[in-house]
Amino acid sequence: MVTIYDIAKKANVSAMTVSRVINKSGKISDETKKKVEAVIKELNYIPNNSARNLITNKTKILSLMVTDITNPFFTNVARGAEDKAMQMGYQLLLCNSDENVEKEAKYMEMLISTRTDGVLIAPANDSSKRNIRNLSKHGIPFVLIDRNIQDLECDQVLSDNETTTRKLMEHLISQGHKNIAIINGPLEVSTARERYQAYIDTLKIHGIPLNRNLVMESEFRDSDVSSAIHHLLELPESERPTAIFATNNFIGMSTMKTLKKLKIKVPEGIAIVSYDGIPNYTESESILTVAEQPAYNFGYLGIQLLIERIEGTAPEKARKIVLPADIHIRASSIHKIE
Amino acid sequence: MVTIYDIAKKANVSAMTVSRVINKSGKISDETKKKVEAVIKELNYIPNNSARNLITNKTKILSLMVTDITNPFFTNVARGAEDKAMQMGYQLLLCNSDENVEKEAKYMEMLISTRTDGVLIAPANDSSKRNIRNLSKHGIPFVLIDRNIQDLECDQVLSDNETTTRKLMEHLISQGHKNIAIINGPLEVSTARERYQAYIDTLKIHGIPLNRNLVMESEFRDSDVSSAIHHLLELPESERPTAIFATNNFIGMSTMKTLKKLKIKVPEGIAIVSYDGIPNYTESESILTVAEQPAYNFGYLGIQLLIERIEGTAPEKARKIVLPADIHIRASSIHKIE
DNA sequence: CTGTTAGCGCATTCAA
DNA sequence: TTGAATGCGCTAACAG
Repeated sequence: MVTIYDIAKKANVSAMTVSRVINKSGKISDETKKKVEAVIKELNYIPNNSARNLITNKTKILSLMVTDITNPFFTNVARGAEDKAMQMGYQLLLCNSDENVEKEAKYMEMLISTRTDGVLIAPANDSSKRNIRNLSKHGIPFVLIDRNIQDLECDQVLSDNETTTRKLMEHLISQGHKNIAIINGPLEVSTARERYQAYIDTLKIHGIPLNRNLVMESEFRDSDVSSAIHHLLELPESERPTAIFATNNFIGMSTMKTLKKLKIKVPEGIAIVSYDGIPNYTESESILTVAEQPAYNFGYLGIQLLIERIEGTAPEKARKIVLPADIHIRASSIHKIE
Repeated sequence: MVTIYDIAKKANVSAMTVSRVINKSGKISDETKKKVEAVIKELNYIPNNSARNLITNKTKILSLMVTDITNPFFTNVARGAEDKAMQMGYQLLLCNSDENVEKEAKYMEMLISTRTDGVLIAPANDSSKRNIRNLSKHGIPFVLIDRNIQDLECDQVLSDNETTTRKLMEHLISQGHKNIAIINGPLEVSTARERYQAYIDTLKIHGIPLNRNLVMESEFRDSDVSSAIHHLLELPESERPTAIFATNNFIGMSTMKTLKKLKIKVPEGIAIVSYDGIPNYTESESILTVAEQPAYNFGYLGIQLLIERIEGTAPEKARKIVLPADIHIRASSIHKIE
């Protein structure tokens, strides 16, 4: 392995001078600088970050913890995160928690061991708090995206769940729906709680009584909503939902699939609105009404806040960015009923 | 920061003993082992990998270089890679080259600096060879996925482009198509070359003369195929394509969009078959006939080969895994013509 | 502007 | 079974 000493010897300078040239620190004469740079190129020298980290306590490695990169929402988060990280000279480690706090904990240990400079986290659920505290205990900054955690004061990039949910619900209500079911993720996830609360609030505002039979809980990942839907369909005629509000993309997709299997027409039989976009690859295909969140910006801005925190350019007070979603009304919900 | 010396002092042993407990190396009495482990837990000690790397020359960090993580194909590659890496105790760095050799080169430098243990690469194109040689020069093992590089002997996980292309083409031919256009990626990418060659060969086998006017080149990313399609539509009636073979997902999607904009019916006006699946999220939506590659396995197996190479359990000879694709015949190509 | 010394946290080597 | 000395490659602090 080529080291700064090899460079130093060949260039007839000290190792320190080589170090200074590499880091552009201190004053170096143009002459020696050029000489050193020539040797570096000649020997194809690339600094060893491990050695550097040991002294500087900086790895220039950031980490992204998502629940599942194959969720298109998180795919775009990752892309935004990576772009900003690269732009700022950082690399990005990818972690999938699978909504599992234990797996998340294991990752956190590895990240701490790696001495990552900071972590952008979409926490599995409220119990992730312990894992995050562990990070903090080791002096590693973090920023939350998508999901917040109760009683945890920190930088966050979140979605405006209240407004967005209200818009989706009011769209359904404007179509004449009164029996609107919600198929939600687990309530220990903040986004599930907020969307549920906004669901309740919107019904109330519009004088529609809340029917607990229409409130279903599923998973945000590996969601199989068929039992929930069977349950809904077995309700007496007067309670049976004419519309379903799915609180994330996987739930929305699973709902579409299940209704198709049951040969229930969308939107005539049951209308659907869903949170999150699924990529509208070919335009001709999408029929699902969705609230599309600016996923790329979650990652991009999240990394920006994180780097500001790491490099000490952030204000001491925690910052909270709340982003709006784009509502795309499509065929799955366009059908007026009495 | 807590170090092994802090642990050693508190446990009344030497630092070396602590190191041995952590690494499960050498013989340690049960008693001291328990004592040390208790102190480690108490002080919440986590080893510093930078220090460890400096000695062992192992980072337990693997890297994945793809052209764009938002391409669903690579999203699944990443997921497979991450799963296998995690299972084997490695972390995964994510890099997007954007099909750009210079950006790829910059990443390579960072990866070398980080002393990644190995890299799983979908190279931008044949010119990536220089970047890969740079890796090798620094003793970093690598495995190619999806795309190979001419005259580069190394472990690879590739797709059976010949068989798959032939199946797609013969499906079109069986529907009566003779004027079949191909919209391809740049020929400096191996997959583009192989799919083109198989396109030519299949035509030949079936006695259909190759018409150069039906051969279009676009991009695998940011593909705007509208000019290509306009060109195809301006051909005289006798040459005008009745079917299009798109050689990757982005090209396939762009083709669908463009035809829709031009109000050309698929498959009646023009039939389409495409390489790569686009995730069939809601089942009801997909109409595109595709050859779906086992993306997850590209990542999973690629990392497996890579780790075997790193840990010295691989045979010296380069290995080449060729995976088949699943053909999904859908509406976009089901329409017999004269 | 340049060099010397020291030490980051840990594992390898050798000795006990 | 345990410990002491040494050095991985680099930079911070100081000296010149």
